[in-house]
Amino acid sequence: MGPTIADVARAAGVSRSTVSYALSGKRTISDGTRRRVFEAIETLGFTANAGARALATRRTMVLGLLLRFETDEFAPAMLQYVLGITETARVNGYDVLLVTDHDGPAALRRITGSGMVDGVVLLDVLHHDPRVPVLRRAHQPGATVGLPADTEGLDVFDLDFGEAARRVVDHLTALGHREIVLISPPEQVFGRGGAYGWRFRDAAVERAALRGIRLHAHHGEADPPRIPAAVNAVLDARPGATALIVHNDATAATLPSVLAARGVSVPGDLSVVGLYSAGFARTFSLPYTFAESSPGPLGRMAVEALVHRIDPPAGTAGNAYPVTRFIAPDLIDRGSTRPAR
Amino acid sequence: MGPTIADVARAAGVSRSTVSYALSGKRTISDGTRRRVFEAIETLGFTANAGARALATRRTMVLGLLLRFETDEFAPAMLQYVLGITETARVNGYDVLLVTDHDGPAALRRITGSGMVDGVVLLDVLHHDPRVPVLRRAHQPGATVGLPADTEGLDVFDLDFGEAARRVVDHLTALGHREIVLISPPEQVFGRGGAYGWRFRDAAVERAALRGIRLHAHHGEADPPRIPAAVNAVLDARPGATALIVHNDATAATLPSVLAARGVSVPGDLSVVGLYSAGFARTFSLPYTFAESSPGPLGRMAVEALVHRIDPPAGTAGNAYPVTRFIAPDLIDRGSTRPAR
DNA sequence: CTGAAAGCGCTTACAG
DNA sequence: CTGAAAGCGCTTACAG
Repeated sequence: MGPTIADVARAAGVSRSTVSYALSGKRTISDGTRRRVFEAIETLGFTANAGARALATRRTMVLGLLLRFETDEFAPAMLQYVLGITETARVNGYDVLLVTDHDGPAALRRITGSGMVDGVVLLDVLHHDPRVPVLRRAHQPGATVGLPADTEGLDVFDLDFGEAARRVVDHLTALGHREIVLISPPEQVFGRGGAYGWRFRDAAVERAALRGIRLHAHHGEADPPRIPAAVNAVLDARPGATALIVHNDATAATLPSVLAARGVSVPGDLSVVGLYSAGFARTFSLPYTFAESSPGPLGRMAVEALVHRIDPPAGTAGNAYPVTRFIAPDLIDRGSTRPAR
Repeated sequence: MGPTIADVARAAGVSRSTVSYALSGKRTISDGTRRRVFEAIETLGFTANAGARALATRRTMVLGLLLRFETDEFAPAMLQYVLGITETARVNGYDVLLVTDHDGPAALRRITGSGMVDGVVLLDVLHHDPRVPVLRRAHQPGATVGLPADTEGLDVFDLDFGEAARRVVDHLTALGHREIVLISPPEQVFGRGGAYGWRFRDAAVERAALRGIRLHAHHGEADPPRIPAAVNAVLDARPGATALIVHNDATAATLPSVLAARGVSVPGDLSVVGLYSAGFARTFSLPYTFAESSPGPLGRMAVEALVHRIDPPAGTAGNAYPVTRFIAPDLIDRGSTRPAR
């Protein structure tokens, strides 16, 4: 299609290898030669063919990004991760192949087996995620955002959901709240193996027990139209609760209007704490105090780990042990909690 | 890394070309040979190397998808397009390279010049979009979602924003409304060349004039925290208005809570019509009658046009003229409008 | 400082 | 029905 390295070499009056080395800088070139090469590149509009380069170098400079769009998950929350990942990839010279196939394991086999990518980021990882064993057997390194049961061979990054729960419960306990409602992710998410759901819930329950307070955990609804009724049912069932923790994106998104319709003022009648990202809060104009879920930093860390595995920096052991790293969530105070009456 | 076609050939006791033809089905293979080949493929876990195949066939089976994430645009609305595009791409055998670079023209030059992609979809196209001339000069076909000033050489798909405006205005006029407020995209979007903004607004203004009714067009705010005050200011300034048209994703997203806080009931005090997608309405629990912006179909059409350009179906002229196609929006009645008092 | 040539792993005319 | 070989466009030891 376009000009090849041979065209450039001819135009510059040098060999193809000289053009290649001028491009890569892997050996010294005289100033005059370099100038002629780059002039030829410029006038011809040459860009090296990616397939040929990949074949020769065994590097595609592409990262795979695997997403799942379950209908009971809340898509806008995923966007924050995607942006952090594509941006970090570019900064490191990588493009991103976006894969949203319903059959994740097959898609993963396809892009790794064919060598389309130099590494893979798995998003929204389940406790027993069928993509994980496939990724482990692949010839490319893999990083996940989300904690699988077996982290063998993967670099794993996730929010410390247990710590998030403890901080949120402690924050409310310190304010004197003795009865708290928690709205967790939908039951289907737990059933499927969305471990972040029970990691947060179980830690919250345990902490509440330790503090001697009552914590009622309920699943939220997945389908937006059903959320208002579900929230109302939960609050009706727990009339003594003075605080609400929302670990459920879809519920958080619609909570302001549900509470307004119910005539509940925050924090006057109810203290509210969420768990989501600042970007999410901005998108949905959520006015609540929240534990920051840090999608940007998590995506960034996953990509950087991948990049280091693909190309270990000089002086680093290329075969360093896999890493599992948790981010401790910040609690961002927006004033939606106050001392219990 | 993994096994090559030579390994398969050796294991099956045939030549490499036979393996290749067994894979592509481009010539007849005896049953026995075919079986041995596929057994070898299976036991070795062979997948053809994408770079080598691309080099030989000049086809990568990858489509580029170019997004812009301006801070004054509302990211969740973009997701609907992305999903329609990746899904349609997969159905047609293509993967998607997601490109979110701030420097769109450079990114486009990079992925087309290097032959990483067989075609490109441009999203969120501006009136004078700097990516368009780059795409026109590329060796790969391009399709856009969104209408540029110059469509030369591109397949273009967009909502018929003029028709959308006319339908919405006529709907309200028929109900007896004589004074209407329109909230358009932010001023920055107009300034940058977001033609969908003025295409809708100008058609609405024209139609209102034709019908002899008053229509006040205002720009919405881009920054979510500023939206409530902006909406209140507009409604304060137009006390006689009985209907509101919202062509602004960020404003639509937060409108229910703003109107609730203002004590305005819909449609009792105010008739409201939006312009967005059903998926967007679901995500934000928007209860309003709306003109469907059809991101799924538009993304699908763009990909299908691209696929046909890349591989013209047998019996089709491969050099068919470029297409510019508008989708007429459906008006989905959610009961948020009623006869003017 | 530079060039000639092998090799990366496929596909596809060409031959039989 | 099948094989030997050229070619796709790069990179990189090997030589000088």
